[in-house]
Amino acid sequence: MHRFDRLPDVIELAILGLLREQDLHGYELRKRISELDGTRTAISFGSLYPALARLEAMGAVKAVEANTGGKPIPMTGSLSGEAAAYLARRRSGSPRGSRGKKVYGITERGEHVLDDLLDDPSTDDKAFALKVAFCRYLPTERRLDLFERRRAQLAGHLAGERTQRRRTTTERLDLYLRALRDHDHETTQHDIAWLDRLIAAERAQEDTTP
Amino acid sequence: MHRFDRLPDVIELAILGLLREQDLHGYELRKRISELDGTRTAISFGSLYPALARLEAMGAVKAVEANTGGKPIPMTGSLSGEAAAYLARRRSGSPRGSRGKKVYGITERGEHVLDDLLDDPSTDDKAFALKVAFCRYLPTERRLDLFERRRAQLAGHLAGERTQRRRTTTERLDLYLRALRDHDHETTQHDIAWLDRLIAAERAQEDTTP
DNA sequence: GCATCCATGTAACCAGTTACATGATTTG
DNA sequence: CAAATCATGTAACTGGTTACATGGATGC
Repeated sequence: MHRFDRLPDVIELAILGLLREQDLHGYELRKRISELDGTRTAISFGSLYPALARLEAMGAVKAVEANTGGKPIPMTGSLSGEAAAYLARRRSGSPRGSRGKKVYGITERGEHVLDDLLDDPSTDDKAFALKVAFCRYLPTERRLDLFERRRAQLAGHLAGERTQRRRTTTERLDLYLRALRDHDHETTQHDIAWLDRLIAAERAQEDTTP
Repeated sequence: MHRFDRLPDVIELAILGLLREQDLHGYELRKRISELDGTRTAISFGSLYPALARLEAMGAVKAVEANTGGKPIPMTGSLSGEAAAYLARRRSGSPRGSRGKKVYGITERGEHVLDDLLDDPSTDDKAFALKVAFCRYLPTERRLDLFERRRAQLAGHLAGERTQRRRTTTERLDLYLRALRDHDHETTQHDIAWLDRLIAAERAQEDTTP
């Protein structure tokens, strides 16, 4: 049950990954980030909006006129677009979508940032699931790198466990502690097997389209 | 690969759980907490020592003369106990073990705190693995509660996923996103199966010793 | 017109990390 | 005696949360 137990710049990665597909406003972003993560507790606005502000400050995202991206931004309301958008713009000098929504789009710079985040192995433990979620934006070869380096990390965990097991095997440990370790071990193996399937699929695809 | 992705009072739980078995000093506690957690990054002293101070302030742990607990505290050095301990005490007014080590023991109050932490469902997501590691200190019936409530939580996750899957199935999603979801699903099922085995074992034990 | 959900933001707080400072003990 | 490791702590910073403040739009 790894999931992404968000910590540093994990939010940024999630935001950029989602914006890479389409323009979105903050509120919607929050919902999608929660969805990505299965059914866990949603991230808070108190971290989302500052993260967006940070990304905007570094030029990775920018506020856009509604609907410049590919897909239309999902509308909850009904008041038809142009008129409402005009009114909203009049009220607040900055480019916002209908009814005060501030719609963000990813910039070229942002795409590079996303690229770098995807590549950085130091965040794999926290954010690997997220990286898989967005790895479609990588070329096959870099995607393969991602999968393989994660596989190596997990294999390393297993190796670590084995040496630890050897050390503690004498003072044979508590029933529940052992159940826990065994289960962790199995889970890691399960993760590795999954990665192996992903890697194999990637290789097969590499062969058909060289 | 759940593990305990420590957040609130997770450190406290780990400390109390370890001290429940035997008296330990901070440095050793850190090592053991890291071991508990498999091979992940160790917690930092910057969070460990303040946590110990917090626990001491609330009377859950207290500094003890070396070796009042059950097992002896593992000694790294060789200078034999009494003489060194005497010197150390002379140097620093407070009760410390040999060579300036400050050895902590759990208090009766601390055992109650541990009990409460183990019982609190709100920390299950972050700390379930830790709770299993220390559930031997619970009576069978409360241990069963713990396992069953966790099982229910995971079953809830699965249910949530299913409804979400139904919603998103139309706009059939990206290959990798689907692989991710499938794998999460499998992992959760694996976790549930594991809990079922633990629960069954507990029930069997309940029957033999009623 | 009132409750509810959409939508954005800020401020106070909290628990963690890194980096720093310090010193004793062991081992080669 | 020098290097490595054991051992404890503090201070500055980081990145998150909760709670608060605000207001438009929708549904009944």
